[in-house]
Amino acid sequence: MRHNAGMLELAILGFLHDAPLHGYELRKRITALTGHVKPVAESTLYPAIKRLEKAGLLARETRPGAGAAPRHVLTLTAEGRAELRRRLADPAEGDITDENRWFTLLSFLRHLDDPARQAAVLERRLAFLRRPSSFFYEGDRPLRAEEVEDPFRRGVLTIARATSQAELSWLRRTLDALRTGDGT
Amino acid sequence: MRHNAGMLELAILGFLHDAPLHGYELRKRITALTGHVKPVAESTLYPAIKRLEKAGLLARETRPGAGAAPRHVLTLTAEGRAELRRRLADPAEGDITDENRWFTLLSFLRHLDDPARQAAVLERRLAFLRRPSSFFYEGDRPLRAEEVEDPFRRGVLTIARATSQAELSWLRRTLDALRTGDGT
DNA sequence: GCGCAATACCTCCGTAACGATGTATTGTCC
DNA sequence: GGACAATACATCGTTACGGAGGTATTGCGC
Repeated sequence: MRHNAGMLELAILGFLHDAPLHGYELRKRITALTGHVKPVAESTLYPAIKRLEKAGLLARETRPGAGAAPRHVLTLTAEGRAELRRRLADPAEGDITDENRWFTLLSFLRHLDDPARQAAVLERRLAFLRRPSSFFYEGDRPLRAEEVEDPFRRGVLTIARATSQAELSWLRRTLDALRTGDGT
Repeated sequence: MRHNAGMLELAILGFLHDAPLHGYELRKRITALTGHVKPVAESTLYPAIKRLEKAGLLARETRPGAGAAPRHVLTLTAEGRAELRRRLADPAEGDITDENRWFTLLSFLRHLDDPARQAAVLERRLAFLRRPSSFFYEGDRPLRAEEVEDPFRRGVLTIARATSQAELSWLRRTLDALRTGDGT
C-alpha cells in the first residue's frame, strides 16, 4: 500500500477521526483548512471518498438529509484509524518538504497519540530545515539573499529565511515540551 | 489558451529565456530551484518540453552531445518569450495563493520588463495576504494562534503568521522601490 | 410563481504527473 | 576488466486532479 501523495486523503481521514461527517460538510472543512491556498474540487473529493471506502478505511451510512439529497454519513473504520496513524507516523518525504503538505500533516498530528512518535516526525522536519539549501546556486554553492541582485529572487530568499527561522524556533520549543511531557 | 497550472512550464520558459539549454541541464536547474521541496521526475519534464515545442514556444536543435546521447538544445521562440511574459503578467489565481507556485513566479518575474506590471503582480499577492483567513475556524470566525489549544495547529498558525509578516514587509519595500524607480 | 442560492451528491473527459523501465555512451573506481 | 555513476533521452501504464456539467430538493426574495 503506497502512501505517496494524498494530502486530500489525509485530511479526510483526519477530519473523520474527530467526528462522522457527510461529504458536503467534509468539503467545507477541507476548504477552510487549505482552500485559501488551493481549493478542492468536488470532482476530486468524491472519488477520493470512494477510494477510501473501497479500501475499507471508512464506512458509509445513508441518512434522510436535511434540506436536499440524502446524506451519506461517513465514519472511520478501525482500519481507517490505524491507517491515519500509520500515515502520520511514517509520512512520505514530500509530506516533510512541501509546506502545504507539511501543514496538513501538522493539523492532524495530534491524532498520533504518542509524544515520542510525534517528536520523531518533528525531528524529520527539523533535519530538513537544517540541510543547507537555497533556490539559487552559483555552481554548487547555495546563494544567500545578499548575494542575489534580482530583487524578486532576493525576496524569495528573504521570505524563505524568515519562515525557516520562525519554524526552527517553534520546532525546538515544541520538541522540548514533548520531551519534558507537559501539555503547554 | 489556458494557463492554469504548469509551474513546470513556467520554469522551463523562464530558464530558457536566459539561455538555450538541453533537457538534462534544464532538469538540473529546475531541481536546484524547487527540487528540495518537490523533485521533478524526468518523465514529467520531457513530455512538458514536447508540449511546449508542439505549441511553438520553443525550438529544438540536435547537437552531437559531449559524453553520451546527442543533446537537444532548446531555444525559446519569439512566441515563447511572449507567452512567458503573458504568464508572468497575468498569473492564475493559484500562482498567487500557493507559495510554491508564487516562489517560482517570483523567480522569473524580472523577465517581465516593466516595473508597473511587476508591481501589479506584487499587488495581487499583497491583496491575498491581507484577506483575513486562517486554517482553523470557529463557525465563520478565523482563529488566531492563541485561541488554538492543539500545539501542532498552533504551530501552523505561528509559522504562517511569521511568513506572512516577513512577506508583507518585503512586498511594501519592493513596491516602494518599483514606484520610485530605483534599482536597489 | 419565477429565479436563484444553498444543500447534497454524482459522472465524464482531458490532461498532468509519477514510478518504472529501457537505451546507449563515457569515465572512474577498485 | 567489471561494476557503477553520470550523461542524455525516451516510453508505458496508472493514478490524480480539475473543469464542466447533471440531478434533485428546500427556501428565500421580489
